[in-house]
Amino acid sequence: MTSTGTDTALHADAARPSRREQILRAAAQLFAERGSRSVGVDDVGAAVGVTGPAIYRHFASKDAMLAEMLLRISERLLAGGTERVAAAGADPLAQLRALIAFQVDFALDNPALITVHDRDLPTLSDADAHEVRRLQRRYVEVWVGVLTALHPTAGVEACRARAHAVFGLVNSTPHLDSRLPRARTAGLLAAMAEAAATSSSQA
Amino acid sequence: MTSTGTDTALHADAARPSRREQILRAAAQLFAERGSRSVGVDDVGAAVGVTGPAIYRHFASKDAMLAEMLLRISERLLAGGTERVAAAGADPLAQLRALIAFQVDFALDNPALITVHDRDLPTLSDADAHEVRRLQRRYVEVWVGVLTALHPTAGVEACRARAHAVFGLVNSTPHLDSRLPRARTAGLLAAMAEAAATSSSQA
DNA sequence: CGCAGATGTTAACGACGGTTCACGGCGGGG
DNA sequence: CCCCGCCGTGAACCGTCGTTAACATCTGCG
Repeated sequence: MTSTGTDTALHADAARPSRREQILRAAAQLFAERGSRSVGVDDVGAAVGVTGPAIYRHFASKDAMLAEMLLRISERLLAGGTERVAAAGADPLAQLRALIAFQVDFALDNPALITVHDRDLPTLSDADAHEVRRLQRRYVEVWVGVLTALHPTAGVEACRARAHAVFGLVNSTPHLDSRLPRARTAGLLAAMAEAAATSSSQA
Repeated sequence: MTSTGTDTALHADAARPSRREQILRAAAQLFAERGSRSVGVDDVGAAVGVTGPAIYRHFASKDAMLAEMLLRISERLLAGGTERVAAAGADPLAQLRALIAFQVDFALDNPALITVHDRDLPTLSDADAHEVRRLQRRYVEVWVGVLTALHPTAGVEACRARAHAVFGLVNSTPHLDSRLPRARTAGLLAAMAEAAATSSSQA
């Protein structure tokens, strides 16, 4: 919520909130709708009112744009998740609820980022893809830690699968026609996620 | 399970199981790994041991390949779902379990198809995309019908959201490192999906 | 035997799109 | 005032890739 919350990245220009951020936002929207490979540089430019090549005043390449986008998402998730768990005290169920609330909020606020996050990862360079996966893995492990506490008899692998399944559930937000009020959707997703995460280990 | 189960489609050549199917299978795998736009015709050809242009002896275009792939998936899901519900009798909970078992089996057997199914829909032609969405919608409505019976007080919109969330949960299979035995994963996903689908309506 | 059709191959075409280049306006500090 | 870094433009370059064309090969059948 603080003004420093926005500049997650390794880029020192906190004093350029405007054009660069504008481009990233517009690109995220377009990438989510049609896939990064189907969106031209000209399209992104047009979405912010400039021509295609103008993009290169702000980003080294189209790939660099995507890379920064995905890295930011992964960093925000990891940081937010870690923070929420720490703030939730020692009760595993409270920690789980905090994680779920966080992920639900993020997914409802940024459906486009959710979509791009797991659709366009393969198009990244090997180095960038590796870094994004590293961050994702660490975020997953935060969940696995909490889930392991809740399911002491279950193996780590089962908890990891559970975590991915809950992600899939919550990250279904891009598929929802948002005709019902946000609060209702949030409540529904949170309830379903908690039920899924705490369901008994055997069918 | 029967031999007729494979030819879901409107194509009369049931007598050509080999090369054409081979290409579709290989393409699905490649598309899932790297996205259809990032996969060249030459790549698909190489995957089945021929050169790129040879593809055009079997498909009118690369887009037609993708279209047929997505249409088949949607048709299989709709047909299978409808059939399972009909076979499950009148009990809504039994119907739900049948649907979940079906979706879990499909998602575990065809993770690549699951990935392509919701990632490459935007790259289809408008006409094909429309048809695929129409089939998807009908499949969703099968679920919505069952869920509405289970949650009589909840609105249709809420049930639709619930359906999408369950899809997201079950369709997380592409993200699972399959280190644990398939039966365990299937049981886990089914249990989570049922818990999520039947969770109380309010948080 | 030799035509026909199905299946492949290599070479070439043509379009699309990311990137670069050369240039122009705009604003602030010496 | 004038110079310079920032930001933008239009034109051109060039690699990639879907697609087509022209030319073999093999099989089966009359």
